[in-house]
Amino acid sequence: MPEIRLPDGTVRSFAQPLTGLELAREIGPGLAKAALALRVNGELRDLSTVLDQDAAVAIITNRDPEGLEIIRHSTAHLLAQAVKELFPDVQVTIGPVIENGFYYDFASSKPFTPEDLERISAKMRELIAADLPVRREVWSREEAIARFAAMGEEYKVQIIADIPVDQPITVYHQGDFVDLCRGPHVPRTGVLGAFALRNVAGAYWRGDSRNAMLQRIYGTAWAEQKDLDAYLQQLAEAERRDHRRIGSELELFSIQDEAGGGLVFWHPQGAKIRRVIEDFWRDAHVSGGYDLLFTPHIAHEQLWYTSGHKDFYAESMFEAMEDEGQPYQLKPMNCPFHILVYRSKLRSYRDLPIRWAELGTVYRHEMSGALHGLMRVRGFTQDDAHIFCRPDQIEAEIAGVLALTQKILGTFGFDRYEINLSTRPVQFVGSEEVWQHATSALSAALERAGLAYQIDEGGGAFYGPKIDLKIEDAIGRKWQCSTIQLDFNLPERFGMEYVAEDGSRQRPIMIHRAILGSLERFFGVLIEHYEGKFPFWLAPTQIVVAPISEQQADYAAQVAARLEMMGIRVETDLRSEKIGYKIRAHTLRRVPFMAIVGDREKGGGTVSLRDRDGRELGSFTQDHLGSALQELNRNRQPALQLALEGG
RNA sequence: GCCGUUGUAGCUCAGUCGGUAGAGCAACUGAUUCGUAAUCAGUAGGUCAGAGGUUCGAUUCCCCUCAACGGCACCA
Repeated sequence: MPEIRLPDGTVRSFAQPLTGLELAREIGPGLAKAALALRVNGELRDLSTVLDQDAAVAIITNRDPEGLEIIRHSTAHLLAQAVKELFPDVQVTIGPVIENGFYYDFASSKPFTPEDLERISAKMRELIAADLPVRREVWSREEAIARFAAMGEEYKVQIIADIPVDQPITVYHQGDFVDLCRGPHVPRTGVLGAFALRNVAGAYWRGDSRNAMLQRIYGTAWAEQKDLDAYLQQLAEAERRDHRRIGSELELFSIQDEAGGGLVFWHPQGAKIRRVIEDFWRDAHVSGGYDLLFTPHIAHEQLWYTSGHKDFYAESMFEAMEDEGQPYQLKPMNCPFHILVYRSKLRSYRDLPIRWAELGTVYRHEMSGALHGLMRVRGFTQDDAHIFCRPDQIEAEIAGVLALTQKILGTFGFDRYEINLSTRPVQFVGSEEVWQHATSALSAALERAGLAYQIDEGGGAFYGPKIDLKIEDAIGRKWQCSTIQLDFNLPERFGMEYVAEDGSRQRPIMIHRAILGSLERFFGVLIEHYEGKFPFWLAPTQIVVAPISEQQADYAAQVAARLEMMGIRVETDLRSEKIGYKIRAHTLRRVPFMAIVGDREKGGGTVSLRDRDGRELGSFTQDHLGSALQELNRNRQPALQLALEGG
C-alpha cells in the first residue's frame, strides 16, 4: 500500500493505489484545481499517473517552472490540434518548448497566412472552452508506426523509428486529436489560455538545410494573462530600443541600397561616438602594454591559402579580384597580417610577449538572409589584437586580457558577464600536452580573476581552446562580444619562430582576442543598452545652448564657444522658435543637457541648466558648468551626475 | 542561400475595385521674439524599389531582380 512522501516531509499512507489528481484532492481542493502534473521520485509525470508504490511525490502547479513548461508544451499540442482540424492535409512534426514559449513545425503544401493564424488562434480558444480531457496511452512500436502511417503522418513515423527501443512509445489524445509525445501534459485543455500566436516562419526539417522546409508557427504561453501581458510589454520595450530605429532617428548610421546590404555608413553623429570609443580603446591598449598596428585591406590571395582561410572559409569570403594578372583577396581577418609583421625580422624570447592591436576593418560575405542592422554586417572593424608569447607566459597574458576586458566593458556600463571556456574538440591540431597546458592556463587565469565560468567541453575550435564572454544589457539580453582564442595552427602554417635562451628555434603561442568584437555590432548593442540615451562622455552632442529669444543669441554663441574650447561637444539652437519647442526637439534627440539663456542669464553671465530627463538643475556660471562637464568627460560615468554645489 | 511578409515624399502612413497620388511630422520661406517637451501662415518635395509582360492605358494585375523585415540554415 503506497506511502507517499510530500515535499514538506509529511508522509501519507493510502490503502489503495491512487492517481495524482486523487492525491491532490486529499491534500486540498485548491491544490486539486491548480494541479497540472506530478513529480514522482524526481521524474515529471501526468496528473493521471497511478501511484501504486511508495514514492516521493510533488504536485506541480503553474507556479512551478516545470508547470510553466508543461503549459507551453500543451499549448503547442493545442496549436497542432487546431491546425489539424482546420487543415486536415497538414502533417504534424515536432512542437517543443522554447524560451518564453513554444513552436510547432508543420509540413504543409501551402504556407500559413497571418489570417490563418487568427483562425487557428480562434480554434484553439474553442478547444480550451470545450475543456477536453488529455489522455495518455502507451502503444507498441509496431502499432504506433502502423497507426501514424495510416494517418498519413510520415514525419511522426520517422520520429518513432528514432526512439530508442527501450523507451515506451506514448501518445496523447485530446478530442479526436492524437499526437506522439513523451509528455507530460496538462490534464485538461481548459487549464490553458494565456497564449498568443506570434508569427510564421520557414524552418528546415531536423534543422538541416538539405531537408524539406516546414512551416513553423511560433507562440508564447504563460501561466496567467498578466504574465502574458508583461511579456508582450517587454517585447514592445525591446522594439523601442531597436538600434535600427534609434540609429536613423538620431542620425547615427545608415545602410544603403545603392551601396549594398551589410555595409555601414557612419553619419556625423554616429562617427563622433565612434571616435570617442576608438580614442578610449587606443589609450586603454597603449597603457595596457599593447603596440598599435595598421595593416592593408587586401593582400595576395596566396596569403589566404597559407593561412588556410581559403580552404576553410572560402564561401564566406568575397571573391578575389585581379590586378595585373595577380589575384588579390579582401581581408576577412587581420591575423595573417600581424604574423607577417612578426616574421619581418628574427624574434628573440626576450621580445615576448608581443602584443599588437589594430582596429582592423575586414569584409566577410555573410549570406543575405543573415544580415541584420549593425549586428550582422559584411564590412566591419574588429578591435583585434594578437599576442605572441611563450607557453609559460600564457596564463599571465590571459589574466592581462581579462583585466583589460573588464576595464573596457565596465566603462561602457557592462559589468555582468557570462563566460564560457571551450575545450579540445574531436578534430584538433597540436599535441594533447599543449592543449592540456593551455586549457589549464585559461582556467587558472579565470579563477585568479575571480570570474565564474562554465566549461563547454569539446567546444573549442580545432586550432585551440577559447574563452567567450557575453555581456548582459539593460533588459537582460546577452550579447557575445569578447573572445580570447589560443591558436596552435597559424604559427605552424606560417612557420613562426623565436630564438630561445638556449639558441634553439621555438614556435610562439598565438592568442587572438577581441573585446568589443566588431565596432559596428558593439555600437548596436550600446544603442539598445542605453536606448540611445548615451552616457555623457559618449553622447555625440553633449549640450545645446538655446536662447529664449534673438536678444540672447550672441550670448548663447559666446557660451558655446567657451564650452567648445573646454573640449565639450556643444551646439547652439538659434532658431526663432519658442523655448519649449527647442527643449522638446533636443530631448527627443537624447542630448544630455540643455543650457537655456534668457535676459536673466545674460545679465548674470550664467546659464539655466536642465537634463534630458526633464530635471531642472538650476543656474550655473559658465566656468562652473564647463568644469563640471569636463569632469563628466573624465570620469566616464553612465549617470548624468553633476557637481551642483555653488551653481 | 531557404520559407514567408513587405517596398508609395527625408520619416510614419493613407489611397487608387486599372485612368500616373494624399496627410501628419521634418525641410524651406515669411511673420512672431516668446522662460523649460510642439507659435502661425505659406512653399517645395514622389519614374508609387528596379526591369519586363498583359492592356488603349499599370503605382494597382502577372513574372523576374533588388532590398528590408520575421524566422531557418550559416557565423573563423
